[in-house]
Amino acid sequence: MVKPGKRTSRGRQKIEIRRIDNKESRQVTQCKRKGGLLKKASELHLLCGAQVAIIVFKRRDPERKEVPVPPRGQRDDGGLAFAMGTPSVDHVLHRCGLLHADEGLTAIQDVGAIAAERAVMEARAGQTEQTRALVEAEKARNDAIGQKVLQAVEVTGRRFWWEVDVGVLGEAELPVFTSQLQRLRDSVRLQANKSRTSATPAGVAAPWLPLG
Amino acid sequence: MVKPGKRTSRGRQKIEIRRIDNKESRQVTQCKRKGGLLKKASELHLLCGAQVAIIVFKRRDPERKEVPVPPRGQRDDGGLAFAMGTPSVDHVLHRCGLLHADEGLTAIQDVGAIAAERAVMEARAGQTEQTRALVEAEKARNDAIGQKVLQAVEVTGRRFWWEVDVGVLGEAELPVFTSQLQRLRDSVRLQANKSRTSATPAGVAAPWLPLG
DNA sequence: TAATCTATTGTTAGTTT
DNA sequence: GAAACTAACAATAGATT
Repeated sequence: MVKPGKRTSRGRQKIEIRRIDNKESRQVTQCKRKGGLLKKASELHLLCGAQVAIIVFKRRDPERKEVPVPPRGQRDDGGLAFAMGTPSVDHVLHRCGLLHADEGLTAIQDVGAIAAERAVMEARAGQTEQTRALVEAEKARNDAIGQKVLQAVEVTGRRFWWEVDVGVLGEAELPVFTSQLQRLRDSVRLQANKSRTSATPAGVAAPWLPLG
Repeated sequence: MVKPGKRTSRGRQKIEIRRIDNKESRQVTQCKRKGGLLKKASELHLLCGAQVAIIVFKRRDPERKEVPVPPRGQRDDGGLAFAMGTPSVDHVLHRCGLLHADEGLTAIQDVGAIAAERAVMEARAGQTEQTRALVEAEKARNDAIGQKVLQAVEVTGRRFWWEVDVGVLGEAELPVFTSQLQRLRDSVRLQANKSRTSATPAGVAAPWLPLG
């Protein structure tokens, strides 16, 4: 309950750009601004066609000991790292020369890209009766994709961006390109829970396009 | 000359988030928004302590053939790629497991970090008479660092982020962490050309701190 | 704890210099 | 063609639910 005439909010306040002391506020701000950063990157990609990759590592608590870099081939604990890319992180890294064809990622990358393209097409076509069937078809295909990825990781014994993306999916405000593979599995259920007026929110790059 | 009473500018207009057709506008927007994106990343780092890495690849003209991934160990043509990181791109990548100690980058990384720290300290201390001498000392040291980097690249035959950063230095609106090594070489001349009221612009993360 | 609200700051599209 | 300008849009700090 708010008194009449009393402002319900002071609105946005000017802040100094330096470490936020309060832990909770810092976490909230990090969450908000991380989302904003990804949105901006998404817009840069859509407006100008630039390929963008972003990685965010939350800093661990100063009280705790610094956790060493996880060994190769081992999955991250999740939630501490976040990565996104347009059209995929791999794509950008590949162009930079950090990933090479002989590392065995090309095939996976291609399959993932196709899956994402299809998902985008479906969303653009609107939420029709057909969509549900298409999503189901994708689901089956993505299971196969997942198998291939796991195989590749096992073969190379190396942790790829692709895997990192999937690992942090649950914490991401904007879904990551590669995480669509997981999202697709749940999209049918999600559609039942929540109805949207627009199938394609304006200003979100295709790789992150929500499917629900 | 503007007529009295006539608005000198329509101000910001609402736009749809989709590819900008006009090539010039697209380029301008890319430049502006890339700067904005880096600033946001910088703020996220400073406010929340998160480690952030961003890579932006401009898309080549559709008319041209797609240029293949440059061979290993070869420098990019420059200006097409842009990378930044807090406290360094390497640092973030290392935590993600993409760079390993056995790849021989650790030593270089450390030296670069020390150089950047010193540069920041100098800037924070203000533009004193001492600064000039310090910058000169850094210059000599950075030449040595450059040698080490070149050696490492030659040994591994691989192109590192560090090298990419330096390669795109000339086009970056906000200086990249590693590019400070090059900037330091020119800082003495720059200081003579331009005087600044504040040595440390508020809201810019240390890794990009202008030295002039 | 997380989602919503809103006044205000911060970013930027289009214009001008 | 870059840099400065400015009005309008977009993001968000703090409060509230």
